[in-house]
Amino acid sequence: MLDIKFVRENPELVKQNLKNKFQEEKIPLVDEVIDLDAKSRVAKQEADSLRSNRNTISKQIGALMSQGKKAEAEDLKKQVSDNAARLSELEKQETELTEKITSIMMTIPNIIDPSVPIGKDDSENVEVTRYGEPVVPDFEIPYHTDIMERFDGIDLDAAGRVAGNGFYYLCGDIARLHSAVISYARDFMIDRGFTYCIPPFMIRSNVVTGVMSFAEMDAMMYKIEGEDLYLIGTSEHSMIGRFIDTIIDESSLPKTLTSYSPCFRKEKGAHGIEERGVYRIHQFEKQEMIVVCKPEDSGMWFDKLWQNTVDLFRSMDIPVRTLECCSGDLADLKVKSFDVEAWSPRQKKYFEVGSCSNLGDAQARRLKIRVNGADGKYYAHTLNNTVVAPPRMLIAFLENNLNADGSVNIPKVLQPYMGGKDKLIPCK
RNA sequence: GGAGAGGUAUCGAAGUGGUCAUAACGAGGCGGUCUUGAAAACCGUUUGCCUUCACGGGCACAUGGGUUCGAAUCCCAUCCUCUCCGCCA
Repeated sequence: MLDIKFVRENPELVKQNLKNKFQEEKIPLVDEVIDLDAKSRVAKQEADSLRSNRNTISKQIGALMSQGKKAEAEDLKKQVSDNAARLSELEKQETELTEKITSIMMTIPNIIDPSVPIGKDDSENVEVTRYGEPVVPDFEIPYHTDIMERFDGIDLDAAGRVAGNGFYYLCGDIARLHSAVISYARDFMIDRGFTYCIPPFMIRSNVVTGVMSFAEMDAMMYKIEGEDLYLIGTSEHSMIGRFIDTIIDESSLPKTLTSYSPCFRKEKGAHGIEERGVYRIHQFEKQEMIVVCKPEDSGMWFDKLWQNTVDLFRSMDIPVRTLECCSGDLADLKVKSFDVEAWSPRQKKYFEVGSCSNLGDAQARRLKIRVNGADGKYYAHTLNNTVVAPPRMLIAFLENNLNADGSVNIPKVLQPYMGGKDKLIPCK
């Protein structure tokens, strides 16, 4: 969400940003919201002066009453009543205008970083850098669920009966591997100076609307029936929400946190053939990292964050690449975003395993996360990035560490979390 | 889930319809006096948001409504905290 003052002063820039994001249909909203804002300020000024008048007279009434001058007091009461109708009309206008302005402002996207490539949709995202050699072995790599089944590691049939499509049972070594990856990722981030945190897995609606746009909310969030609670889609939601309505002392920045949570997503929309198995699911677990920092530092933190994910995957011998989201694929709140993609030797292409985003001050403005600095108060910048989301990462892990004999190598860094094993042997 | 108490600034806390709500009183923070330095003492200062070129004005006492000329104060609803009981990993 932008500052209305910024929109007022830079309408052409806001419109150009909409063009860059291929949201031309929202361009008229810019002039509309500026007009509503002007009307709102006029109404506010008149209402304020009426309120000022009322306050003054009410004080006089108080003084007269205490002196016992009832008749004079009654006269003054009439004066206030005369203005009451106009004031209540203005107050109604103020409320309506404010609501309209807010609802429009919530749909106007954040200004993207100048470095973001212009493109219509995800097909125009831009590869940035590859890390590691994308190897294609000389034996066939099975579909990930088939690999898991050789270890008796997955039961999708039962999950379907119990919870429906989009859920899974992970079992045995595969489940252990899942937990090992989470534990390793947690320690990996702690070693890099991040503070580990386990947040609430449900959040209130005001936090939901603070951390994401309405479009995302509708497509992602599960609501608890009869309560003002939503299951989190990622721990970013409750981790950023943690700072709602706070004024942070500048000296305590940056906040660098890593959090664990299960994540729940409706995943409205198309499910392709490559999204079977544990690729796109309603429930998964994720280790996340978030940063709250000064505006001038967010660019630097952005680069540090995605680098962490690259390093983590490389430490498990999985080739990855970074992919920059183009303007049209960038969510409305985001200033800049990189996906980290892992190599799939089966598909012979990279696929998304993490997403790193700089939100600028958009979440901070919605949630009122401010910083008390030497030169006054300002909104913080917020960033988030996936450390690792094991169900999906297991696809990359199994495909890249599979041997011709069906066994799976455990990289050195994971062995302490797997009971010292250096290899998993299939039972089928 | 039941019963009770409570929610006022950085913290503690007073105020129970107007005339001490920017908010008493105490503590903390900041600046100063004193001191070789520190402590103590003393003096001053210390909420946020909106609006205005400015002067100024408005709003906020958990949140949202209501009553009133006027609400921290009275009424209704909701949220949260604490204590006790119940239930529970």
